[in-house]
Amino acid sequence: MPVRNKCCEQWLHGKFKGCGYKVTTGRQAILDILHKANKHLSAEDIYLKVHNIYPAAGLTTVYRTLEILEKMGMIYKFDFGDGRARYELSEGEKGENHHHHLVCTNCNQVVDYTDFIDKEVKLLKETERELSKKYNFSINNHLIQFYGLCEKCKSK
Amino acid sequence: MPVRNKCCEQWLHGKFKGCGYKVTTGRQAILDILHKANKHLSAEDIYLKVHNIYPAAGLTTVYRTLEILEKMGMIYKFDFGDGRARYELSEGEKGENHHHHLVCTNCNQVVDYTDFIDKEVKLLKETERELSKKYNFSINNHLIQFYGLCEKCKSK
DNA sequence: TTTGCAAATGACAACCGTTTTCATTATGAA
DNA sequence: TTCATAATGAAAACGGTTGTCATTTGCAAA
Repeated sequence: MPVRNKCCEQWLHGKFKGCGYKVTTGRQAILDILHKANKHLSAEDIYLKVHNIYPAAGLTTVYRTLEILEKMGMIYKFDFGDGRARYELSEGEKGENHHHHLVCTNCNQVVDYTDFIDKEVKLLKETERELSKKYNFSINNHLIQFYGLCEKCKSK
Repeated sequence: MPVRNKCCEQWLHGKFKGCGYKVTTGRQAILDILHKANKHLSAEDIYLKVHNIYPAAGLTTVYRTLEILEKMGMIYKFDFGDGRARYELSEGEKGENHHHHLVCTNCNQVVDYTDFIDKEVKLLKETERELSKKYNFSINNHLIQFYGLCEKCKSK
């Protein structure tokens, strides 16, 4: 029964209730995994890990939970080109942990980088403002990825 | 028998031969479609259009051709989040036609924008240089997409 | 032009990540 | 504790994409 601490659980209940969802053992376990993970996990990655600490959980529930977490804005879903979606916790209130991706097109390794983010984000905000005016979009997210070959794959 | 002009065909033969591929009617038809298309086509979109001008072509061939065109760097493959890949011709030698995407997360409409590209690309080049040094990647592409709600979906 | 052979093709099946279905179980408000 | 309702697991269905294999085609060499 993987529950971290009361404070967090309270907060979770509030957040979930606000969106019309219930807090269940499975959902807590999945959030737990995502908090601990330092990589970009696929649904199956998560399923296998959840299964360790809470064997009753099924793959379907993992998919369903990821879907509502994304809808709630608590996680982001990425496509790195290997045919399965990857998930990671979204950054906190103040945008801490915000990063972009560097993807190896050969081995699919993904590097999170935060370097140069400030300059990038500044320009992005500006672009965002101009684009939303010109095209009448309300923009609420962006995706930046660089593609190339990592050190290993380069030397082959 | 969809062949545009001799010059182009010559050039194609050279390009394909250089990569060890043959120029076939189906491949020419698919390139034709991509040239004429002003939208981001899915494999099935292309299949249906090719089927009109060259009914012998099958969906498998479309996928195989798209695969080699991507490998040759002649087209880019995108994921806009609707469960199927989208394809478009890559920009020319001098980067003309380079653009980024504005994606509606509700109706999946995609707007290509070239506004502000210059400033963006300048910063990107710089970032690219620094990232490749720091992480030992050889970077050869980037993806920038903004997500939000288009005019129609916003007002609902 | 003809020939020969490797590459390309189409029909169809297989694949595999994801979603749906449905009967059962768990949550949380009363 | 009770109860309506949301959440769940197992299994089947789904759908975009890839693999298989017998046949056809492109094209270089004769």
